[in-house]
Amino acid sequence: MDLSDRKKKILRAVIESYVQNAEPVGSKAVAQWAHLDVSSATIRNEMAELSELGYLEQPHTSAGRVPSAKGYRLYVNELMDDYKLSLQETQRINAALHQKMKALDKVIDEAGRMAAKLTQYPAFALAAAPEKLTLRRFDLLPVDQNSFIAVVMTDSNVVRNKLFRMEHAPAEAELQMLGTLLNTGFAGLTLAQLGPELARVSQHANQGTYELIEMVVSFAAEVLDELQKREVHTAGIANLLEHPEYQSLEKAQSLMSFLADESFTPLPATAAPTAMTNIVIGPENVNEALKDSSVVMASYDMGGGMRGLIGVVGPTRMDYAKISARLSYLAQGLAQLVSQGQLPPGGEPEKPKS
Amino acid sequence: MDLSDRKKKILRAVIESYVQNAEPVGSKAVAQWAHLDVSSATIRNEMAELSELGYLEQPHTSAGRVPSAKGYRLYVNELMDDYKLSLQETQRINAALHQKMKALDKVIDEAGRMAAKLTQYPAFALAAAPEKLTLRRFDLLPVDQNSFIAVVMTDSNVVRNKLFRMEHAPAEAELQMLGTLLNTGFAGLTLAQLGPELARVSQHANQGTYELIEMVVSFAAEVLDELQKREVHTAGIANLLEHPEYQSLEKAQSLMSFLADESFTPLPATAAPTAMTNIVIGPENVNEALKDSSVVMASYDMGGGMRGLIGVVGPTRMDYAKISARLSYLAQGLAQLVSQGQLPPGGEPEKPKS
DNA sequence: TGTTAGCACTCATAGAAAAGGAGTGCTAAA
DNA sequence: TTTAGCACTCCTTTTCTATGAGTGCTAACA
Repeated sequence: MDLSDRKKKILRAVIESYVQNAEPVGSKAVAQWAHLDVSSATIRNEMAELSELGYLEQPHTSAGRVPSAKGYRLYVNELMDDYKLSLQETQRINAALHQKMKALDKVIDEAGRMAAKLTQYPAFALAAAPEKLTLRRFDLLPVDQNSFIAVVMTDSNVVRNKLFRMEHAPAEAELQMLGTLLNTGFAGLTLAQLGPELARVSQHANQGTYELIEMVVSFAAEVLDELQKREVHTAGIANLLEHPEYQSLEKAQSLMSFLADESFTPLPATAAPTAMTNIVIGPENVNEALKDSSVVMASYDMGGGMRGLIGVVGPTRMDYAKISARLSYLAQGLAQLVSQGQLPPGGEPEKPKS
Repeated sequence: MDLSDRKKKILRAVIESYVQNAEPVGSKAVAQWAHLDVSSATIRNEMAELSELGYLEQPHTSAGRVPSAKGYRLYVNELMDDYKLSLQETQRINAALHQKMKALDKVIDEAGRMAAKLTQYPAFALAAAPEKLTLRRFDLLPVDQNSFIAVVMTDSNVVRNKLFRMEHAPAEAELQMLGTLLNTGFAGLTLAQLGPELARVSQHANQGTYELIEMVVSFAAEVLDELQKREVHTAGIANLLEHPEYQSLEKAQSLMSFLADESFTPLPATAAPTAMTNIVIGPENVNEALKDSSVVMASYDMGGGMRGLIGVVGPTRMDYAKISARLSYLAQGLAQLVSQGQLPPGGEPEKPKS
């Protein structure tokens, strides 16, 4: 059964007022907020029904009403207007993208930081690597007599490098040979295939060569491992304290330490978030620590089969329209930046403060 | 004038009890803590004198005494025993070093995280680059038809790379030539010298070549710039809430947002922290936001003229002996790891939880 | 039948008042 | 110089008492 138009208007008014003021809203306040030409008594009756239907809740008798998770869900699904980003907002996001995204290596981390800054909520960012990540290419660069650099690239276009130090580093010619060996033997392999191949190589190659190969390959394995671990980066955890629902230490602390724990996962299976943005409200969260909070996420294509995910965590009383608009715009910008190496139009980069 | 032995013992007892319990300590408590065979009344008299001399403070009449910054300073300088790390502690630190320090690029960031974890306080980490950082070497690696990678190395052994995408990337041979151009023209230059040299090159080279060179050089400039900016990494900010002095939101929030602000600097001039560890107590801090907190820092040599700095921020009531011992051990481990590429002995790496 | 005004009732919150207690400073005796 | 005794201070905790916003219900009204 569907709610009457008036009930929807009232529910919406309750939510929007509550989002703004963080205080339970009474019948009188609703009467003013939504310009329904009825008295507060009428609204009281309607609100009582909305409570019975489970869309509103009372913290205690004789307090105003507060939206329930069910109420928020209806709002998000049906009632919410699209939030139109202002020119200022888009410019701000573009400027941040311009300024920050220098090294591609740091995209994920920076993306989280930017999300936190843009929303004033704690944010997280991670990248979901495709099941079977493989190595694309090795390069060994000479540095000096006792060190060289190995550069490893995966088929998802991630590049990592490491400096190796030793008594006597191989000369340039030898490095080139080693590089060829590595590229012919190990390019195209997944993490699981590296070990066996390494064992095979150990039988042909001489001691010294094998040791070098083993060093570089285990570095490559670490890179693949790290990428597949879907490490979650968090940023702006301190933002939590700015919002009144986390002014009570217990709430704040438990959520904070949950977020600060590197091993947290925002979703049970962050598998394939297909939708542009994804909103999980309060008790809809599977994770215990998030039951009183909501999560808004947006995903973006990183090319090479990788998908990036950014999201924020906040109180259930959250301006879902605004936050998801911002996140999804940011995600779009990231997608463009990462996959095409160029930025969305519009929005001059800010001059860095000198 | 020097304090009597008994006064020192009392001061020490007050500090150590206060560090443990976070509550003002009364004369009776001191009598029990330090096994002086005198009554509480005697101690009361001594404590009154210590208050007059400025080593102790009273939150209010009829509360116990609390150490003042001056008291802590005396304790740190003279009274404090060296804290002996337990085997467990050293093993834990070594294990963390083993596990985490895969890519050298992330040393600074990881160092901060480790410091936070080991001390349970918010930590920061930064690296002080030498005044005149220069580029040592460029390498350009082909990837596919529309992209290549530039690898840049500085004379402080930092290596960074970036993937460049374009319509038609240069072929391998052309890349090699470009690399030679870059290495002969720009290796050995400081950030300031890059611009002029680029201008000179622009006159000889043809359009296409120049554009590529300009792309890579500005990436190199970004790398140098980033390194010289002495970016501060923070970690474990949420740890603050675990300590009772930050249970009042105002304190916690102001310090947290101060720490979360990327631009904060732990010292006015982090110039050359010569001592192994450095302790700055409460009001000794120049920065307003740190007036009620203490900072413990340790520095380590990163090779190539760079110096790393790790530190933690906590309440003035802090176990200075323990914290500085841990930090300095960690700093030593980092120094060895970074400059020689090998780890301190002792301490098996923990198995990662699977 | 839906809407409105009126009114008693509930209950969280704020403030004032009172009780409790830890620790001090002082005095006088050992 | 040390100690016991004691009055005094002042923070903390608890209890009590307004205050007031908001509700639910009833009865009148369109």
